[in-house]
Amino acid sequence: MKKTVPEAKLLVVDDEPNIRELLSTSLRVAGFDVVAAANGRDALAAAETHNPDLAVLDVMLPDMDGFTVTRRLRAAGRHFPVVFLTARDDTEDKVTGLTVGGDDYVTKPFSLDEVVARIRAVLRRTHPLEDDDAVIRVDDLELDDDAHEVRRGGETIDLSPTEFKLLRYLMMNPNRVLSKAQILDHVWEYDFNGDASIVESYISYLRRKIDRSSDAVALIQTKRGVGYLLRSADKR
Amino acid sequence: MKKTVPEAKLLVVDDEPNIRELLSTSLRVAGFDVVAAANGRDALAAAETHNPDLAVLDVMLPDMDGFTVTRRLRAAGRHFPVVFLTARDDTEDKVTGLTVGGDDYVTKPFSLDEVVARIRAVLRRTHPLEDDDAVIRVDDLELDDDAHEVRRGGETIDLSPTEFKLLRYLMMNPNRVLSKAQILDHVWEYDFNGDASIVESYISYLRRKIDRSSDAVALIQTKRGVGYLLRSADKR
DNA sequence: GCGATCCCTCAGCAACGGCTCAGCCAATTC
DNA sequence: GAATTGGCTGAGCCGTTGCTGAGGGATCGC
Repeated sequence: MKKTVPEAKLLVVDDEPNIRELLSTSLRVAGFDVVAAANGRDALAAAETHNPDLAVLDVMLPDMDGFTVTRRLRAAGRHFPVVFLTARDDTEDKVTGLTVGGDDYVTKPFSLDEVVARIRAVLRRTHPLEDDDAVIRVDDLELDDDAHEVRRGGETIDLSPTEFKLLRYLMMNPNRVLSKAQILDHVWEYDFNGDASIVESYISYLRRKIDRSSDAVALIQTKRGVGYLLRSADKR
Repeated sequence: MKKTVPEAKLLVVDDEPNIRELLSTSLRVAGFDVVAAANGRDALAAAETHNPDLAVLDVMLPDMDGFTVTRRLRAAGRHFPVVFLTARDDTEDKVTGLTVGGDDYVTKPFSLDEVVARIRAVLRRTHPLEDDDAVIRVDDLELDDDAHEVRRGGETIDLSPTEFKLLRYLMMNPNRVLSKAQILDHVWEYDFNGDASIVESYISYLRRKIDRSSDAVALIQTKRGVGYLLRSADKR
């Protein structure tokens, strides 16, 4: 898995232990330095102590809501960006205005890969110094996370949101077999409870769009009984 | 047998004494430092005392399930990865979340060689410092565990899952005779109860694919009445 | 509010892989 | 050199896996 350079420090705030752990662990593996808090008070304290580069903040916390936390942070002179976690059915107006600063939001239940991508995007915008590019390349395949666009050999390819996420996950892990369970865990929302065969369907869609259009080599390979693999000619 | 460098400490947790012993012994032979526990409570205590690098954890334990154990561990600030053991048919592909973070899972009944390989893979991912490569080499034969791919003299060779596991076992033990019983014990699932002649079949398949395609030296040799041996020219 | 898109499920089909068996060949023993 | 044992391999059966097209239901955008 591609690591973030340089290591950024994140503050994760959510009162549900499961979500908090899920996020913390995934973000650590993604290369971030993670500090976690379970409520607004602890979050404010942790922000003082650790001075993170970004916070992932649930809007619904037991003691105060995420907006209040943000306001208090800003008042204390902390201007790092925030990625809010909101329930899907939150009213529109509650969510609007969230993205004004460098901020962004992700709705629960989210896909792990998606959260990581969003955090990277926000960091990229606020710390443009890094040579961390928004474009992932594997052979003649390009995926531009900012423009949400995919090209193969210069030719733009139209993907649905899920197809895009799946391809991004594959491209982040070239030349490595990914099992259907693994793909499900990273690409689909964490509460999805259909079965893994949906991955087959989406692999099929992707192939049709990126491996069939050009008469180039097939990039997506099936490892029967094991998983799928995105082939890259140049060895890393 | 190739040793793990440096020696990693593992915590093995399973309530069935047979499985626990089987795993502990094999992992010790594979070069790991092993501590075992029979239930969640003991596992938590052992984690405190021994601070392992990884845990092998049955999801079905008498006192609490594997997820609870994991959550409690993480809450206590222990962030080592976990390889879960799950039953094959308890709605297998409905169970998700086992592969997030650096974690992975193996279904029961498993093959010993497979478990060891998975553990190594997880450790490799979480401790990338080690120069422990995912590629095993014997002469001009290469086996890439991450890509699940085999090459001889640069030429990619397609193997079925069982063929792959068999070859990996042979390649992990070059220049050493392995009896059919030994191979059966390591490569096949522990509840397999056909007879050892199946090994002959698979050796035959492997020869056809790796020793016949090129006109190079035959790597797989038969020691009549004893077993098989994968021969390597360069002694290391 | 309507159409288009997208997500997901399902079922049919084809290909593959796991395993067994039988017949043959090779090595070994007497 | 005959008999015996051990190993090799082709054939075949059968369950499993993966691919794909079709369709239903939900959602999004206009």
